Amino acid sequence: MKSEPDVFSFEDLLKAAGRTTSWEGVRNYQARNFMRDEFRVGDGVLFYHSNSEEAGIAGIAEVVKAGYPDPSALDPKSHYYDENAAKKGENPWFLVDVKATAKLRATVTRDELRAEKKLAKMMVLQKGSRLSVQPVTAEEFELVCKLGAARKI
DNA sequence: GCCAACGTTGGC
DNA sequence: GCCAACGTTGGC
Repeated sequence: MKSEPDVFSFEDLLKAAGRTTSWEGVRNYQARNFMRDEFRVGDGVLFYHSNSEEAGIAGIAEVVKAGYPDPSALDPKSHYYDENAAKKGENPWFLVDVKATAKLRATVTRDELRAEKKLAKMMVLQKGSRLSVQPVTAEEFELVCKLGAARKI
């Protein structure tokens, strides 16, 4: 899951109540489908910092609540308010709750990710890969944890 | 700041 | 339903 650290960083997640946050504001249908249909409680999450000097995997998290409607879409005060959804009275947007579960020695940068042949197919490394929520294989997840010397918290 | 890649919008 | 125009993302 991608986030711009200026907006919400892994450090912010560590500071959040229960080290948990609702992943609100995703307004892309493909990403929505993943959160609505694929996420299961207990799934591992690679927390990716995008648009940053140090782009890469900044920390490890876990799904603690599976897909449910994103309340920010219907909240006029929210930055993520969706006027169309509110007018129709139907909320098409979903989110999940994630909790920080492990720290890394340091951000595993894109260079480090690219240096691993086994990660060559990782979606986030593909050119033009803008999707903010992406599937990751168990093998990729474990390898990133290893590269970053993940420590449970 | 540039720009390629991609998603969305809207005229037709 | 096509596709040009536009907006956004995000690496570099």
